[in-house]
Parts: sequence; structure tokens; C-alpha cells
Amino acid sequence: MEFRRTHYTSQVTQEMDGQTVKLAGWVHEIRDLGGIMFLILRDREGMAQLTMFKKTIDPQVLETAKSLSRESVILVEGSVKLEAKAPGGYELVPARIDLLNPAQSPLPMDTTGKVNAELDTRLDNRFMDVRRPRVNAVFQIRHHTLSAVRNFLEQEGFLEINTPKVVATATEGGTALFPITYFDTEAFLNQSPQLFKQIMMSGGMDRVFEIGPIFRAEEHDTTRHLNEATSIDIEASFLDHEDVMQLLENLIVHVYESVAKNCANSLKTIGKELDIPKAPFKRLTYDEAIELNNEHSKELLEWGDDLSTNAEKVIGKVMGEHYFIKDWPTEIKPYYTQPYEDNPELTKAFDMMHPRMELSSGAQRIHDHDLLRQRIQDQGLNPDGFDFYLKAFKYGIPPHSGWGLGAERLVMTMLDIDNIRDVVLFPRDRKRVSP
RNA sequence: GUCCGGAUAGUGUAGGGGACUAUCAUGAAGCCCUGUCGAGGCUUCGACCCGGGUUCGAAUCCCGGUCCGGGCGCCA
Repeated sequence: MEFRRTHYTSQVTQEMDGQTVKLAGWVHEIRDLGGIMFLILRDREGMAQLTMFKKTIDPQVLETAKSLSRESVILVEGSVKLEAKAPGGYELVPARIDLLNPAQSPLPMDTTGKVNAELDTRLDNRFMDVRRPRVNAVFQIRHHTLSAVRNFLEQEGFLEINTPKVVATATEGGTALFPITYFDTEAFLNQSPQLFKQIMMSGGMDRVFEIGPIFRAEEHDTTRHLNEATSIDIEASFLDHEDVMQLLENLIVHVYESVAKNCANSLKTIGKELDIPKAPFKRLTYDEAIELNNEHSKELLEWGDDLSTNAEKVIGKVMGEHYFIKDWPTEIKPYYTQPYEDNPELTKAFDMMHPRMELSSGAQRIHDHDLLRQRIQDQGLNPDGFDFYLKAFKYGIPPHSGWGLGAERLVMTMLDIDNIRDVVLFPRDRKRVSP
């Protein structure tokens, strides 16, 4: 059976009046008005209306059309007809409709937007949920977001790398890891590419990035955490933390601009107008952030405290746009962040914040082997487990800096989406491992 | 983990001791209809999470369980 299309619905235009095209997709809706029948065909890029006058249409075509269930997959061959009354100014007069695969009835959920479905129902039936134009639009934008990230970083001289997701040791002390069985030894799912991207600074790759999964076995249960997330990670030699902060804010602006430019239809579908942020983002020191919180919040923070969810919200509200918090206390940042030479109480670490939540954190890293080893020890970790990592610092590693940026958080804050699960096809949280 | 809230046709909902033979929408099946675009009209179909209890009577109240949602916590 022939099942190749010649066009997506979005590629059919009024200028093609009279031309024959083949469209393939799903039966979105059927509206039978008696003497005239409309069938809406939907594909990834949009919809097209088939119009059949029962008196003049091929009886074979009419019979097929009448027998179709919603969401069945069809191939339609027809001629484009200019018609002011049709949505988009044209319609298709089918000469042939082939049913490629019927859909059972009833459907597990509505695809037309007439009836809501709960998140749980939607995720259980994600294949059908993604057929909904709104959801499809989100994932088209997610694609363009990652594509814009790659373009930007490549332009800045970054090489894309892939680091292992199965690892022998924790990247850092605190975060809980998922243990797995690896032949006869214990192994874990990696929580961050941090150590490996740093090792590649010693490898002389100079500027690297990775877009990949990270795993955290934390039992969190919020609308902004996942146990499997996508991290956009960079590491760059011969740059300090201020340099990579600049890179980060420029990247964010570039992503927003690219999405605004390339995803006009998707944005329209979800009803979102992008506010493109302006670089440079405001910079707050950690001290200023604490002060700001204590000015505006009832929950007071002391120097040395990490920012609570409430503090993030309070400060975010005051700032109102993307901003950085920098110069964090050494004691609450990971062992590999570089302390200021003239004030070791503070590190060259930063967080990049959206008013709603943290998007990224980064720093200049320690490149001195002995100091790094000492810091690992100071944080109560056993340096022996880090031999594979520390070794790379003994034979010439440049000063370097980097950051990790949460891809899901970037998309959800950009599009004003409440729940992080809405920007992941198959989210993994404490309650869900399937589908 | 914790504090709230919830579970009713395929989907989304109303109903908070008797008027429930359970509301509405969507859907499915059938009929009418030549410009629909959430088409419209008529007919039909389809549901009270599980287990105990209270009561003459439970979808409704109580206890236990399971599952779900939101907030917080956890998240170097």
C-alpha cells in the first residue's frame, strides 16, 4: 500500500490552487452536515480540511470517509481548491482516501481540546496526548530550544561530547544516586557530567558541551524536579566565572530570540508571547541576596544559609527578570569551586535565576591538584574514590570554568508552564517509571 | 517524608444521608440537515476506587487501604 505524502498540511498554500497533493495524518474531526461533509486531517505541522459534496464526490471516497473513526491514520490524495469559506483560505477535494490504520473507539482521551484530561491520564496515554496541538507545540519548541543551544555553543567554539551515564562513584557527596547492577560490581547512574567535562579540560579540548540525561535519586515531589532530567553542561578552559556568566546570559537571549523567530506557529498555538530577556542580567552578590530576602520576607536567612524555595520566590519577585547570584560562601558550594584567592570564605560560584526558580549554577573550578584534594577531604569525602578525576589535575590542566543549565526549567520558564512534567515526553518522578 | 485536597460512564465534571432509576459536557451508535470550523437538532448507550463499619436507608458519614493532585521539605 502506498503511504507516502507529498506535503505536510503546512506546506499547502493558496497559490497551489488546482494542484494535486497527497497528505497523510490523523482524522482529527468529522463534521457531517447532510449534503456536505468536512473531514479535518491533522499532521505534525497543522491541519487541513477535506470537503466533500455528497452529490458530486466519488461514492467510494464518501463511503470510506463515512466509515472512518477519529484518530485513524489516512492518506488522502486530492486537489487544492481556493475557498474563502474554508479555514486558511483553501480546502482539499479528495479523489481518494486510504485508511492506513484504524483507531479503536472510544479514545483514551480527547485530542480536540473540547474536554480536559488530567496530567496522570495524559501521561498514561502520552502517545495520544502528544497528538494534541498544544502539546505538540511544546515539544516542537523544546526541539528548537536545544537546537538553538547547539548552534550558539558551536559558534562559540564548543565541541559536543558524550560522557558516561554509568559511573563508579558519586560526582559529589550529597545527592542520592540510583545504584545499578553492572556485571559483578556496583555502579550508579550519573548525577552530572561535571567530573568528566573537567577531565576533558586536561584533555585539551578547551571548550566542551554536553546535552544529556542526569539522574538524581532524591525523593522530591514538586512541579520543578525530576529524577531524570536533561542537563545542558559546558566547561571552558582559560575562562573565568565572569566569562562563562556572560556566555550563559548571551545563550539565554539567543535561545529566546531563536524560538521567537522559528516557532511563531507553536507559540501562537499555546498562546504565549515571548518576552525576550536583555543581557547583561543583573548581578546580585550572595550577601545582597540574603539582605534582599530579609528585607522582603518573614523568613529570615543568616549568612551561610542556602536559599530556601521561599527566598528564591521572594527575591525573584523583587528582581522580576533573569538575574545572577554570585560570590557564594565556600562552605555551601561543592568542593571543586574556586575560592577567591584574597578571601577563601567566598567562591567564584554563581547561580543563574529566573524569577520562578534556579535555572543554572556554575563557577570557576579549582585547577590546583593539591587544593582540590584538600577540599574533597574538607567536605568529608574520601579522595581515594576520586583518583580517576584527581589524576587529570597532576599533568597540566588549565584554569577553567563552566556551568550546568536545566533544559526542562529553561523551557518551562520560557513558556510559563507550571509543571516540569509538561515539558518532558516521558517524565520520571518518584511515582512514575512507565511509560 | 509531611500538611492540605481529591477519587463518580472512555474523558472532564455535578451531587456532601431518602426526591439517585446519579447531573452536565464530550464521546460512541442511529436519524435529520449543502459551508461547518468546540457545527446544530432528536433518540439511544455508558460511571459512584477497594475493604470494613454506622444507619430502616450510604455516591454522600466513620475507620483502614490503594492511587492521584498541590504546598513544604529534600535537592553539593
